[in-house]
Amino acid sequence: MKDLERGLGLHPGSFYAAFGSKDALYALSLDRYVEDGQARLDQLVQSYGALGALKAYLRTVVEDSAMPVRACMLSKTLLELRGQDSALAEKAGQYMTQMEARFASLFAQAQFDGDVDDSMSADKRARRFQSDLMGLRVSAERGDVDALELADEIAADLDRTFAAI
Amino acid sequence: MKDLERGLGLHPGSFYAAFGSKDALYALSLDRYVEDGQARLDQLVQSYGALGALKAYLRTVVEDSAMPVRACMLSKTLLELRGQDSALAEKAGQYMTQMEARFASLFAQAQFDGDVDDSMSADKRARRFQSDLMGLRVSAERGDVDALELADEIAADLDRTFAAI
DNA sequence: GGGTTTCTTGAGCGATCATTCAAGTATATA
DNA sequence: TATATACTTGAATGATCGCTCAAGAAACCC
Repeated sequence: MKDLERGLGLHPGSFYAAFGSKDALYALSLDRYVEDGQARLDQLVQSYGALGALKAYLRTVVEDSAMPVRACMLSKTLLELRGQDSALAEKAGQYMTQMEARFASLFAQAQFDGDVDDSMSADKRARRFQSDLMGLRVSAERGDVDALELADEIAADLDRTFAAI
Repeated sequence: MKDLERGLGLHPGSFYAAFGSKDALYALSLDRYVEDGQARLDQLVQSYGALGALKAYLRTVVEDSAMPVRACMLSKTLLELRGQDSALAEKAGQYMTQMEARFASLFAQAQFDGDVDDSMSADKRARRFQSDLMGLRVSAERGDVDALELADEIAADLDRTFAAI
């Protein structure tokens, strides 16, 4: 709270007048976080198409220097608050499901584009992609791991899945 | 603390006499956590060999019902305490590096066994394996993901990497 | 300029945090 | 049994948590 008040230039009273509670601001941040991610992904789709965007997205997640923290805010929220029947944890979980659905539709498009084969459903690919993404983001928090290289390896696998069959 | 005291049957004074501090007990738990994981892995190596153990380990991580939490204690510690110059965060990071080294030696053995090719170094495979493992463990915390199936898919990729080249 | 409404301020609230320690109880030694 | 040693107890500590609200300042309207 001290940090937030200093960062926002808001004294306690103004903070609560503006946001209502600490959790309410956190919920807004969660919204913003997801919006930003979606927007970044949308832009990549414009530039590189479905599969290209998914591959590029892995890199942006790691190299975006504007983000002070590389780990996923959704998973951090989920891991922290899970099992205390927290509304924030539930919201984070819903957003993760939503992101996964977005990935799935991109994989479906990639299949349509002929960039990915039909040996695995788009839903399964999306689930795996998100899992890999979470792993990547955790790894990016470690000091002794080259996360960019890891991102490229995961991206390469998206192509290889096609070539292997 | 309340929960710990109740769980251990120790009043504050006894708790501090026994452990010194909350962080000290946490450090001990971190030690135990890693020991258990190593022991489980060692046993799997006895039964299934190097590559077989790595594949089976993915499953144990998800299905071990004795563990109340599926997410990795090391990564949770790292994500929570990183950037506050916490001794616990550093310890968690060191343990992750240690685990990765263990995985690397198993991949090297798998290469020797002919279960895995030389197209990628054992170190790189280990790094990727740990990243996937972290992702798996986060995914296992979600309610709407079949983590066992995900574990099997990751395990299948360990074989496929070989077949693809 | 007087009066009303809105915004800002920060001292302070109760709750809870990790932790301490003097007093009490049990155990071991002589 | 008397005495010394070790363990247990829980009330109390200061710090910090998220949060409130009465009082003051600014902005607005007529």
